[in-house]
Amino acid sequence: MERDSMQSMEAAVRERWGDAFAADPVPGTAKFYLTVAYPYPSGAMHVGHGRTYLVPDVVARFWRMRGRRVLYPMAFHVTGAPVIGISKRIANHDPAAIKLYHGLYRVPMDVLERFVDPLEIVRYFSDEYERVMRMAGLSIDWRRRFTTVDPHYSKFIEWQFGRLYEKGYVVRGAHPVRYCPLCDNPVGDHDLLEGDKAEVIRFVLVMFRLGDTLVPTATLRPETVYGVTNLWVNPDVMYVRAAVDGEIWLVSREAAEKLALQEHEVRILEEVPGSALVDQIVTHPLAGEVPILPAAFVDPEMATGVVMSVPAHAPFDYVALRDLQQEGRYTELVPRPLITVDGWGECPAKDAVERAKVTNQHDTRMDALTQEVYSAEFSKGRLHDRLGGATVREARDTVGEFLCAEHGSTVMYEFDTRPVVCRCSSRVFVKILHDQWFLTYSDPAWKDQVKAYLPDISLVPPEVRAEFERTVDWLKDWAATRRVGLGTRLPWDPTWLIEPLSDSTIYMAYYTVAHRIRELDPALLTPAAFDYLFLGVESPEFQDRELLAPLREEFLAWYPYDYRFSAKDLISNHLTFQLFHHAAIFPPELQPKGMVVFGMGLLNGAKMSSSKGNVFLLEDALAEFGADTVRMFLMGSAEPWQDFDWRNELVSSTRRQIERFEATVRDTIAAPDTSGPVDDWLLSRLQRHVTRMTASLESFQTRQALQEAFFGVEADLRWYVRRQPEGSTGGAALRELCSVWVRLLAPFIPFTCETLWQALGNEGLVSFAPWPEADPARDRPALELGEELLSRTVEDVESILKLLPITPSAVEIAVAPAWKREIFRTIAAADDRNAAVRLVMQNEDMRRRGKEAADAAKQCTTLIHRLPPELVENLLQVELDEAAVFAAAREFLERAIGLPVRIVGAEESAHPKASVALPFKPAITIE
RNA sequence: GCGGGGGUAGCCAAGCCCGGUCAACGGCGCCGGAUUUAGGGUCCGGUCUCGCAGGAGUUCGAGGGUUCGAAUCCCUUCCCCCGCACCA
Repeated sequence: MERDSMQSMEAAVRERWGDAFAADPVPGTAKFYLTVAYPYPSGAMHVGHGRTYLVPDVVARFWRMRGRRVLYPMAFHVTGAPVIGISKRIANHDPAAIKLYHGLYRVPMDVLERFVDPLEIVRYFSDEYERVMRMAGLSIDWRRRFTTVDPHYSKFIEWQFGRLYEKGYVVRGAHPVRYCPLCDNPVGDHDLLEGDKAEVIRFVLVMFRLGDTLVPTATLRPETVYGVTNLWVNPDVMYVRAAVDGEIWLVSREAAEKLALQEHEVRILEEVPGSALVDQIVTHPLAGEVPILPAAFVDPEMATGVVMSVPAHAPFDYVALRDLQQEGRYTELVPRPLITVDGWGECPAKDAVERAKVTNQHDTRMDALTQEVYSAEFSKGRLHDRLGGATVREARDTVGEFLCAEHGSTVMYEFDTRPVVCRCSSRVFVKILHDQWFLTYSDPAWKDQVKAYLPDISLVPPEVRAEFERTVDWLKDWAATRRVGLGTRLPWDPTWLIEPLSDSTIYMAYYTVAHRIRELDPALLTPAAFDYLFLGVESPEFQDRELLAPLREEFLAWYPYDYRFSAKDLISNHLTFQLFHHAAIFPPELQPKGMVVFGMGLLNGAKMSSSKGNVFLLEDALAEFGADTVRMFLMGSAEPWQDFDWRNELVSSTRRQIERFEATVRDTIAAPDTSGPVDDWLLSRLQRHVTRMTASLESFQTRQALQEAFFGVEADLRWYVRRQPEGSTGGAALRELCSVWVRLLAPFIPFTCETLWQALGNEGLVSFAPWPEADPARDRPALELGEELLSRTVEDVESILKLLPITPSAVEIAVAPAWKREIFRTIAAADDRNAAVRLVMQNEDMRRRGKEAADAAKQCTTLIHRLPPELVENLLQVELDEAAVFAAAREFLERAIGLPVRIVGAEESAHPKASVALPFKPAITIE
C-alpha cells in the first residue's frame, strides 16, 4: 500500500473509532483495569516508548473483545527537576540542547523559544505524546488525561502524604546531597558537566591527637585503626588549623570548606604547611603513638587531606613506607597486621605489591592492587583473635560505630570520583541537608505488610518475584522531598516539594475519577473529601457526600487495578514503592492484583538512548511503515518482558506479511460457496489456534499469540490451498476462517482488521466484536491425523526422490497390516514403553509370528518415541484407516509428487521394501 | 561487592520448570527453482557433516556426573547483560 493511502486508511479508522474507548463502568459487566507508567514528557517518543504503551493496548483490546469493560487511561508525569534543567539550557542557547530539541525532536524554533518556561516543555510534549499515541491506535480513554501538577492532582498528593504522615511513615532526617555552592542548590544528574557517575561515599574520621589539636584521618575501613603505623600528609600542601564545633582540627584547606557544608561550624585559624607536620607524633587510644610521614600521593581534595597508614593491609601505604625506607628513613616502622585472609600471607598488601613487582608508589597498577586486597579482605577476611575475631564485613561497621561513640569519630561524605562539576562550571560538593523528609521504607512493620500482600499479586513473568521480594527487604528510607523542581508542596512543610518517585505511587486510583474530579473546585478537595472518596471514611464535618458519591462509586467500580505495566529497571524503586503506598493507604481488598514487567529496547542491536541520538522516533516509524506494521513488529519480535531489537529490514518484512494477510482475506470475499475435502480439517485446526492464541494473550505472551494466530493459520492455509482439487482455491470454509482470523488479529493490527471487518460485511467495530471461541464440536481428530499422515508421506517421498539418482516412473505406498497396528497400540498404551516388546510377545498370535513381530515391536517403540506425544495420543483414540486416507487423496498425491501412485496393503506388495511399513509410516517404494 | 537474569546452529529466537516429540518451532539473511521469466513481489525447495531409500554422525558456553536416553536434572567452571536509590 502506498504511504498516502495507508495514512488515509488509518485516518478513516481513527475517525470511526472516535471516542469509543472512553470507558464507563457498566453494572453487572466485569471490568479490566490496566495502567502503564505514565510518561515524563520531556522529549519525543521513540519506538521503545511505543512498545511500552502498545503492550497494554493489545491486552486492552483483547479483553474488550472478550466482553470486559476495559479502562486504559493515560496521564503525564511532569514532576521533578529535569525539565527545569532543559529550560535553563534552552534559555542559555546551549547548542547541544538546541540540537536535540530542534534537530532530533523537530520542535519548531518559535515553540522552542517558549521552552524557557519549563511548563511549556511538558505542555508541548504532552500534546505530542497524545497525538502520536493516537496515531499508533492506542485505545486510551483520553477524558482522564491529567498532569501531576494540576491543582486537583496536587490536592490528591497532599492528601496521600497527609495520610502517610499520620501513620508515621514520613519522618525527618539529615541527608547528604550533591550541592553547587555557586547555584546555592542541590544538583541532579542532568545538571552536571562532569562526574555524573560519582557516588557519595561515607568516610569515618579517625581522630588522632596532636597536642591540643585533633587530626582527623578519613577512612573507609575503620577496623584497620588497630594497624596504623603512621599518618600521611602531603608536604607540598597547605593545611589549616580550624575551630570546628569548638575543637581545633587540622585538615587541608579544601577539607575545611567541605566540612562547613556538612553540619560543622568551621572557622579557620591559621595555615600550616604540610612540611611542618612531618615527623610530629600523634596519638590515638586504639593505635598508640605514631609519627606523621610525608607522602606525595595524599590528595588534599580527598576528604580531610590526612590519611592514616596501615601498611599491612593497604598497598599504597606499604609502598609509600617502603619507598621512604629504601632511602634509609623510618626504618624502625614495621607493618602491623590485624586481618587474616585465606590464600594470603600475614601482610596482604605486601604480598600484592611484591607479586606485582611494583617498584614505587607512582606505579599505575596501585589502584587495581588496592581494589584486589580490599575485596579479598572484605569478603573473606577476619580480625585477629586478640581483636575479637569478627569478619571484616562486621568489624567495619562495629568498629566505626565504636569509634564514633567512644573516640570522637564522626562521619564525612565525599565523592568516590572527582571532580564533580556543575553546569555553571563551579565545583560540586557534598552537603548535608537538614530537615529532609524521608519515607520510612526501612520500617519492618511496613515491609511485613507489603510482604503479606505480595504472594497474592500476579507477576509477569514469574521470575521477577524474587527480585520484588528482595527489593522489599533491601529498601531503605527514601528522601522524598526536594528543594527544586516541579511538584506538589509538602502540606505541613511547604518549603519542600514532593519528589517524582513519591508522587507517582497511587495515582492509578486517581485515574478512576480524573475526568469527574476536574469538574470540581479544587478548594472542595480537602483531605476529608479524599478520605471519603477513596476510603469511604466520613468525618462528622464532611459536607460533600452527595457531590462525591458518584466518584466514589466509579472508584470502587474500577479498583483495584488488574495489571500495572512498567519497565524492568523500575522494580527496585517505582513498582515496589507503589506496593508500599497501597499497603499503607488502601484496605486489603483494594491492593494491586498484578504487574507486568517490560524488557528494554535496542535499535539495531545497540541500546536506545536519546542523549546519544541512537533512537528511532515512533512518529517516523508510524509514518514510514504504518501503525499496524509497527504494532505487529513490536508485539511479535519478543515477549513483553524480553528485550526487543528494532531492525528496519525486519520491520519491512512484517509489513509484507500484513499485506499478504489482507490480500488473502479480500480474496475470500469473492470466493464461491463451494465446499471441499479439507474444509472441516481447516476449521478443526482453527479451533486449536483460537484456544492457544487466547491462552497466550491471557498470559500476556504477545509474541506467542502472534505466532499462533498469524503464522499458524498461514501455514494451515498453505496446506489447504495445496489440497484443493485442480482449479479450485477454496470456498465457504475460507470465509468462515477469515471472520475468525480478522478478529484474532484485531488487537495487534486494528487498523487493517477494522477495515477488513467492514469489507467482510460486518456491522460495527471489530474492536468491540466478540472474541472467537473454540467450538469443540468442530474438532475432527481423524481428519487431522489423515492430513498429518499425507503431509508426512509426501515429505518422505520427496526426500527419497531427492536422494535417488534414478529417473522414477511410479510410487508405491504400502500400508502397514492390522497386526502391526495392534503392536503399535499395545506399545503406545503401555506405561513402560521400554518393556513393551515383552508385553507384545505375551500375545499368542504375535509369538507365532516370531522374529517378525519382535522386530516390528522394536521399530514401533522407536517410532512412538519420535512422534509428538499428542499425536500418539490421538492415534490411540482414533481408528485411522490409512488405506482409505491415501485412496481418497490419490489425485492430490499424484499431483504433489508428479508420478503415478499406487496404494497397496504391505502384505500384498511384491516389493521387499513393503515389509518395513509401520502404522503412520507406510513403506514407500520408488520404481 | 550485593541482588536478578542469561549463554541454543550466519543473525534474532523457541525449547528447558514436567528428561525421549530435538538436528532442534518461527523469523531474518543466504542459495536454488517456479511465475504473464525485473536482480522487486509472491510461491516452492535448500541452508551442521556425510549418505544412490525416508537414514547415520557430531552439535545446544566449557568440563564432569546421574540415566537405557539430557539442550532439558545435579556438580564445577568461564563469559555476558541489568538494578544498587534520591534520578525519571
